[in-house]
Amino acid sequence: MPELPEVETIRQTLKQLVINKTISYVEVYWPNIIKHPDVETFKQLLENQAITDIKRRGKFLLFILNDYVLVSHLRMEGKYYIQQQDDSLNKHTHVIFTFTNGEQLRYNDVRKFGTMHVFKKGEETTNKPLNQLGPEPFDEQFTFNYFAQRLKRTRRNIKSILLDQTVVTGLGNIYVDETLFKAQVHPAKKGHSLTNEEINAIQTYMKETLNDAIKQGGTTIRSYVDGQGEMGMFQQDLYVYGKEGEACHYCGGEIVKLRISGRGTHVCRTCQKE
DNA sequence: TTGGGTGTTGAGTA
DNA sequence: ATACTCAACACCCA
Repeated sequence: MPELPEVETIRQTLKQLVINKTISYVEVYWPNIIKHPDVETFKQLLENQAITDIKRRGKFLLFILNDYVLVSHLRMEGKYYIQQQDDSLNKHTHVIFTFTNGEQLRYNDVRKFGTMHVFKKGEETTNKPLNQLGPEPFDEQFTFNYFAQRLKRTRRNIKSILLDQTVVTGLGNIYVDETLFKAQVHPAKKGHSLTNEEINAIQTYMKETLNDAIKQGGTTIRSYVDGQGEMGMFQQDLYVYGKEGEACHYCGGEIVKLRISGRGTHVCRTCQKE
């Protein structure tokens, strides 16, 4: 489900609902979600910890606690809800954080792909999974020179490069297709074949697209909702993702769906020359 | 009814 | 390095 704009929206909305609340205990119904440390330690470390902030790194949510950081990845369909202790349980709720005031932060995940790690504060940045991530799209470190260097030394196609979180972190299938369409670059083009103009366009439209999507509260394709259960509105602004068979906004040609690097990929063949 | 596809990412293999 | 397949899992739809 969630790429950078959706995770950022969840961060902003959920933060209001959990800030300064203290966890009294944690229940885990699907242990595979807990990747570090072991489940019992995980539960124990979080007891009596207050949530002081929620941050984001790429597609990860970081719940900042007094002494620890909970690193949470939603993968395809992870969602957080605030509910009351006596609210009925959903069958896809796998982790419950009960606060001292009786409210609960519930983690729902139909496909159970999501992950959670807990680290001592400060150690999260030097361990997997966060230590593998490349720069944020809006980082100063994400310069033209850095990006061009990463692209020009590889024969991989630009679609898979943009999905590679070690190059730049936060893009998934939707925003890669949207970015490449606006930049008018075909997703099958090899990194080393891109011109400076194309690289600059990709970088510029990547940031513009992500920014616009954050302003709209993210994209709701299937089931995405923010921390307060509200849908995002960016799907109204999609140009190619899920638009196969429709007319291209620029040239009127037909949007087609291809398979590139194993992923469904949407392009206008006229605007994005291979 | 069934098989392929879905917004993610890691491991294993060649 | 990279490309490819599979795996985790549940649901939807043609």
